[in-house]
Amino acid sequence: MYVRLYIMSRKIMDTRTRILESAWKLLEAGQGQGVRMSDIAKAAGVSRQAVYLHFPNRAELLIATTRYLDEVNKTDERLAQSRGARTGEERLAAYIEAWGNYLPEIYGIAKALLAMKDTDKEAEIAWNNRMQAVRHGCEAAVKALKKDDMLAPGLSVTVATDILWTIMSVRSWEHFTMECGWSKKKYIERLKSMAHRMLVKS
Amino acid sequence: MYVRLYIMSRKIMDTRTRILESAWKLLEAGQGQGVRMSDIAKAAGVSRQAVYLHFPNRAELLIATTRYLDEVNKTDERLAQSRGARTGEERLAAYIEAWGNYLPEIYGIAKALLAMKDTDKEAEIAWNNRMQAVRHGCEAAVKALKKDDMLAPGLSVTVATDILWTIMSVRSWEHFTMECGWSKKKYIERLKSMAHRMLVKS
DNA sequence: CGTCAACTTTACATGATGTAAAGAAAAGGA
DNA sequence: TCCTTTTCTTTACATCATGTAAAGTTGACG
Repeated sequence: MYVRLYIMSRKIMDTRTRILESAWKLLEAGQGQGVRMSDIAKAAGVSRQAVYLHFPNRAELLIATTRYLDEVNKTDERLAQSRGARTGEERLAAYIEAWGNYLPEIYGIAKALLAMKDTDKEAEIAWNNRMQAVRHGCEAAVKALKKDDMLAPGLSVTVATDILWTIMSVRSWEHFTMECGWSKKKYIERLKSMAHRMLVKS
Repeated sequence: MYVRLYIMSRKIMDTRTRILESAWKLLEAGQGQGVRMSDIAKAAGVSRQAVYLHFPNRAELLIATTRYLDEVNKTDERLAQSRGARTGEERLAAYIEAWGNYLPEIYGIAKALLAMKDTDKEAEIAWNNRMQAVRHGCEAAVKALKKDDMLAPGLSVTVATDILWTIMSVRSWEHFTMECGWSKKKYIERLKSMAHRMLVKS
């Protein structure tokens, strides 16, 4: 019985994973645009209906894909590294650096979720959850600054977090890189500088 | 013949305007979400098909609505007032002020166009045109700063414009007001302060 | 050999956009 | 008054993606 269950779940995982992997790659390639359920199915080598055996709808497939990406990318670890910094300023810089390197990898799926957010309740909730996590990261960096007494005067922790959170948002990244043409390197460098000028006592 | 043409175009304008007005109000009320062609038609008191007699498709109706809004709101005038400022810093502040008061009025239609942008070429082009106009406004403000020799060292006009343009973008406004809960007044006040800290020599 | 789960295949419902075409109604011109 | 043209209505239909439903196939396991 145990053996059978094991093999069963291995098999389920296999197809399921293939679907998730296909979704990921297609979303990455298409920058989150124009990826249909049938495309994902075809790429995974299964019928369109088989996808619905594993995921109830498109929104949940996208959400599951983000979770899968988090696992594979070890997102938490990468973003948590900044916690090791000594000073608040170092921590802020490390967080921006990690985020700047991470964001391009998840942009495809992020954009697809963002588009669903407007029409799908589930997608909105899932997206908000992820963004709240980012906000917490921003808040931690701001609090580290404050602890060093390096937070710019006239800024509350909340407002400073709001600002950092917004300039680090996916939409702002999209604007800086796609509309303004900033490279990943420039993005990281300039965001650090912007955050420093805005948030750190001079 | 002239008279007839005149009366004709007056009549066309009437229904046409009613459609544009309805589109505007619905988009404003629905914050750009879930507004269908049939909703607009119903609100304008015409059949859905009649809308297609005046606008070839949804994208063009949305675009025409923005143009209509610009006319009614006298957008250019309002945004151009900042040109009267004496110093670069005043000009920057005036531009942000005008923008901060203007954006909430066009957010509904802006969001609808933004959503179409991902799938519709026409919508993308129309949107990009409008945003390039905003960019020019930002660039003018930055150049005014530079003329006063008040542009922060290490910042080129281009990069400074990129930054201002991004923090003033519709997406950033959306984030500050909807996600962070900033009021219009706070938004204007804080954006001025952010722009000042980032762009102006200290 | 039979069972069960995973998967395929086919068919269909939905909901929005957009096309097509025939007919009604109103308004102007002669 | 009558004719013509424009505007709008009505009805019908094509399309496209999502999602539901159900019957049939396949392969592993006991």
